[in-house]
Order: sequence, then C-alpha cells, then structure tokens
Amino acid sequence: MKKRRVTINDIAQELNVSKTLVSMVLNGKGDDNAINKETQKKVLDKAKELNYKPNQVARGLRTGTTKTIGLIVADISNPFFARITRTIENYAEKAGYNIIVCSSDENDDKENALLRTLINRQVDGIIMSSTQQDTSKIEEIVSDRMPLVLFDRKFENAKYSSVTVDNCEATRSAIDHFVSNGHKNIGFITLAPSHISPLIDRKRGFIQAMEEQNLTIDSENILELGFYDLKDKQYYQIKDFIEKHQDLTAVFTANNSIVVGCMEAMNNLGRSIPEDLSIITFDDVELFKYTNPPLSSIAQPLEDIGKNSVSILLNQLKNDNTETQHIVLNTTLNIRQS
Amino acid sequence: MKKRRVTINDIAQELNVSKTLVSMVLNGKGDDNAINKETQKKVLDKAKELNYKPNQVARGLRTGTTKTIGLIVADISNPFFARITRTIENYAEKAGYNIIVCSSDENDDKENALLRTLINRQVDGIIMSSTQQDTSKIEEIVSDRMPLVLFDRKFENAKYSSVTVDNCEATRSAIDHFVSNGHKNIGFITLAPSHISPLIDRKRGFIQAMEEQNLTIDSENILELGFYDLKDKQYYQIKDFIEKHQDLTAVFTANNSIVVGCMEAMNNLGRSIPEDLSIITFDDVELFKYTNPPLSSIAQPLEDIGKNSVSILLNQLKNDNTETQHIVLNTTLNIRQS
DNA sequence: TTTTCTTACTAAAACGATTTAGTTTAGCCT
DNA sequence: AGGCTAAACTAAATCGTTTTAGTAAGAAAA
Repeated sequence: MKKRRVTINDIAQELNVSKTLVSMVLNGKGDDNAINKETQKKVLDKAKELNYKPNQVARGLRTGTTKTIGLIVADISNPFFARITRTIENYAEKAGYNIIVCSSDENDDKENALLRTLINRQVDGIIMSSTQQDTSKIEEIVSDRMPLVLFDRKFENAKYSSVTVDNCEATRSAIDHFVSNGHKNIGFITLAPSHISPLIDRKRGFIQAMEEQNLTIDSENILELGFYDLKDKQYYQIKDFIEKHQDLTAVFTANNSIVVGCMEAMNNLGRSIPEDLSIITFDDVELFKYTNPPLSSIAQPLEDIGKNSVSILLNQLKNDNTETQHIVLNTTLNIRQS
Repeated sequence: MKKRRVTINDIAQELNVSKTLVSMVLNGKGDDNAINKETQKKVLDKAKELNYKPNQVARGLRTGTTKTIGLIVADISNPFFARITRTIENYAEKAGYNIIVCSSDENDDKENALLRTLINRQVDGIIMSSTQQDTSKIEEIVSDRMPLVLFDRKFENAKYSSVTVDNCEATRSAIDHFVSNGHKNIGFITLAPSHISPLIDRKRGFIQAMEEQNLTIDSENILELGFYDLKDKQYYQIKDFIEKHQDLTAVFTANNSIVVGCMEAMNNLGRSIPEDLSIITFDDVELFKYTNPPLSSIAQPLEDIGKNSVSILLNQLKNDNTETQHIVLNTTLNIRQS
C-alpha cells in the first residue's frame, strides 16, 4: 500500500487557508505578501508535522526549472571523467542541483539522442565533453533552449562556453623535458583521424616543440591509432610501432588509455622503461605513481575543470547571460621514473 | 530569444482536433481508441513536421513516473563505483530510464538527504550502496514510496533486494592461495569499526580460512584502520603496521584504496613485493596489471552487479512486485606477481 | 421503430505546484 | 460620510500531459 504524498493542499485544508497562502509561506514569500506572522508559523509547523516535501516535478512543470543539470561524457567509467563528474556533482549540489549522467561512447548519434533526452527532461542546463566535429547538429538540437557548457573539448567557432587546458603548451613542456634529458628521437602516439580538439592541440604542441628544438619530425615517428578502433586493435598497432622503431629513445602518449597499451606492449616485447624507452603521457591517474616504473605524466586540474564548468553554467542560468566564456587552465608535469 | 516548445496543443490546433486525440495517437493508443487511420497519420506527420517532443516533466506529473532511477554510491570517482555506474546507465537506458547519480561520501546524514531529494524528484526507483548500519532511517524515509535495490552492501534484515558477491568465500580462497604457497604468517588489513557488510564478511572469511588451515590468528596481525579517517592517517597506520610486523610474509588487504597505501608504505620502507611481503587485495583495477609488481587481486563481476541491480529494480517497477530477491555473485581470483 | 453498438471524436478533470489578479475588512484621512 | 490604503487572504489560471467520462452519428439488431 503506497502512501499518498502530502501535498500543499493537505496543509491548506487542515489549516483552512488557501493553497496560495501555503505556497507563499513555504517559499519564504510570506512577508512580501503580508501574511500574518502567526499564520506563517502555523503553516510552517503543519508542514513539518505532516512531513511535507515539495514535489519537484510539479514545481518543475509550473516554473520551467527542474534544478537538474545534464552531464554528457564519453564514458563515465573513465577515471578522467569520473573524477570530473564528482566535482561537478559537488558544486552542483551546493546550488541545489542534481545531475543526470550520460555516456556517449564517442558516438555522434548517441550524443545527439542524449541531448534530446535531456532537453525533453527539461534539465536547466547541460555540461558536455562533446565527441562531435562541429556544432551544427548541436545548435539544431539545443537551439537556444538552454545553456550549454563544454569542457575538455571545444569547437572552433567558440559558440558555447568552454573549460579546457592548454594542451599545446603542456605537450611542449613534456617534449622539452625529453630534450633536456638528451633525447633526440622522440615518438608520438595519438588517435586519428581525430577532430577532438585536445588531441589536435597535443599534436600541434609536439610538432611545435620539435621544430623549436631543431629536431627533425619524421612522420614515421608519429603513430595515429584509429579513433574508433577496438582497444585490441590499437594495442597491436602500438606493439608494432614500438617494435619497428627501436631507434626511438622516448615517446609521448596522448592519453591515459594509450599509455596503458604502451606499457603492455613494452612488457610483452621484453623491453624496459625507461632504459629502452622513456615515456611521458597526457593524463594522470592515481596508480601511475605505483606502476613499473612510476609513469611521468601531465596532470589536468580535474577539480578546477569541474568547478569552472558548473560556475559558468550557473552564472548563465542566473543572469540569462548569453556571453560565452572560455577558460583555459594550466596543467602540471609530474616527472617520475619513466 | 528562447523558443517556445512545441506542445501537444499546437498539434491539436493546427489539425483542428482535440489534444486528447493527439495524445492517444502519439502514445500508440490510436487503434485501441478507434481513431481513424487517416487522422492518425495526419497527427504523426504533423508531430514530425513541428518536431514535437513530449515534455517529460508534464508527463511525469500526470502519470507519476519520471523514467528516472536514482543511484547513490559512496563516491562516483572510485573506479569500483564508476564502472558499476556505467553498466547501470547502459541497462537503464535500454529500458528508457536515465539516472541521477549521487555520492554519499560514506556519510549517513548525506545519504539520507540524498534519499529525500531523490524521492522529491519522484524518481521511479533507487539503486544504492548504503553506508548505514541498519535500515531504520531508510525505511522511515522511503516507506514503501518506491522500490529500492541495494548492491555491494546489504543489511541483516534483508528487507530490500540486494546484489552482492560472496565476500567470505572470495577472501578464503585468497588465504588458501597464500597457504598453498607456503605462507603461515598472514596479516589482514581492513577498516573498522565497520558495519559495512562486505568488510564484515571479508574479515570473517579471513578468520575462517586461518582456522581451517590450523594457523593461529594473532589479533596483532589484523590491522583495522579508522573507517572515517583521512587517507593520510590511514597511510601512517599501514606503514607502522608493516614496519612492526616484519614476521609477516603475506598480507591481505580488504579493498582497493588500502592496497594503494600498502604499496606506498612498502616503497617508502624500501621493502619489496613479493620478496619481503606477498599481497593479495580485494577489488581489481585495470592498472593493477601494470603496477610494480602486478598485483594479485579478487575481481568482482562489476558488469553483472550493475546488470542485476537494474533488472531487479525494473522487475519490481513493472510488476509492483514486492518480493525481495538476494543475488550473490562469484568473484575471480587473479593471481599475478604480488 | 426503437434500441443497442460501433466508430470517431471531445470536454473537462487531474497531477501539484506557482502566479496573477483579485476580494474583504479595518483603519485612517479629510 | 465617503474615499483611500494597507493588511490578510483567496479564486482561478497556468504549466503540458494523460485519463475519465462522455457525445454524436450512423449501422445493426430487436
């Protein structure tokens, strides 16, 4: 036997007042509307007595705001996204918002379907790390219906606010580190064909750094894994690459999943890090401190990424502020033993 | 200038029919209600033309179902929960549900507040890994309002359906493995005072296995870290323990965060795994394959945990089926080099 | 010929809140 | 005495659906 929820009407009836009055009082607008202090107290007491809890769905229908934020990431089980999700949750909660989490699996159609779902659910705003090439489809779906903030990945046209890191600069600093340790033959493993902005910028950073250091860039030394390929296939490409390029003394990997494949390949080829090959990777994961050897990596400020995404969104919600902001955060190069 | 959403009314007006008819047709109840095929087609076409999308909030208010599942975990950034969340998301999506994710931070009050929030949001059901000692508070809040499924952790009174693993048996198999490798002095590191069911069962498993193997259980060899202590404090306790118990040749750690502290302590004490101390830990994490040395661990069937949780919940939603189910899944012992 | 059944449709209530546009009473001013 | 204001409150509309309880017209059954 499901209990019927207590509504504002129940309170109104028990006290013989109108539900208008009850609503006003419970929303703290009692004084503004000249409701008698005593009546206000009666309402508040009765609400507590009956354990009244406002029905957010009804409120959402009437006010058009659901106090919900939609979050779309490629995969919530990726620690990078999981940790950002956590900070987004925290900051959203402080402002009374809950989040609906969705994984797009790097699939454009799925991402668009998720956008539509979130819009139908009337979320107040969306935070997303988009997998798409451009904003055309997104604009069509979202079409000024609600604020959208991008993180990690952004678009050329800068139409939506974004929170990213300086991927180019970060990568350059890693390459510079290699060079200052005497490396000249430096490889680069990334994903392609890829329109994902951080991956583009990381590659750009690699090339810029190599040029500035007057090192020749042999396109043979750049491995571009198929973006949509299975982990298995990517692994064999990495292993192949490492086997064929024994002249390389260092390699930079463009994200945390590539470097895992790289370690596995080194293991299976019986080669050791860093004696046979030095590695620095983009993205830091807690366990990189304990791998064999501890991995040098570029750590992104996950907390700040989440925090800024939420604050931009909330700001846009509050002020109906359409001005887009683009925040670029700094990374940290953690040199360990790889 | 925000666009007004297209509603069912817009369709009705443009076609000069009632919104009742439109609603029926769009919900596939046209035939049941003897709506003319031609009229049905007109409605469907117009809906497509205007790009009509049902407002889930309004629908939720009327029908009382929001097609939303609430998910409460201790911390979404913990890979254990992140991966389960991902599978829950997948299976929920197949049935048309979205999930609202919340982290309780192992805090009873926060967990209760989250339960209340989810109920006010009219989620259709809740999946939770509870941090609480018993169900009294939970029953008070949820009070038959909606189905609740527990995973990872369950309660003595078996009031709510649950999906767990056989923690006792899994731990025993790990200890047996130690013994068959010649270990006699085996330590155990867990959290306490803890009412968390998997932790209780893991300790029980340890003690049972030791007794069966006729090994003496020295309470000195069991370290119970403060459940609510900071990571830092826990770390120093672990380091202390390892330093003082050089007689131990093997240690079992009760979860993935403890083992990380353990590795760090071994590192800093200049002792090596497994030469000076063998380790097996509960929980498996992708990178355990690449740590130094690769860690032996008990892997939980994360996919199955998520899948079963969702299917029990959906089943309870569909059939208004109050019968509780308790599913206990098996784990895998991954022996690596620690 | 009246009654009953289909077929095809609709008006209005309902979900639970918020908001708009009032009403009533008393007190004050002139 | 009549008008005006402030205080305290309320009726009804509204948000966008779904659902209940119909109606109207023509066909079939009695």
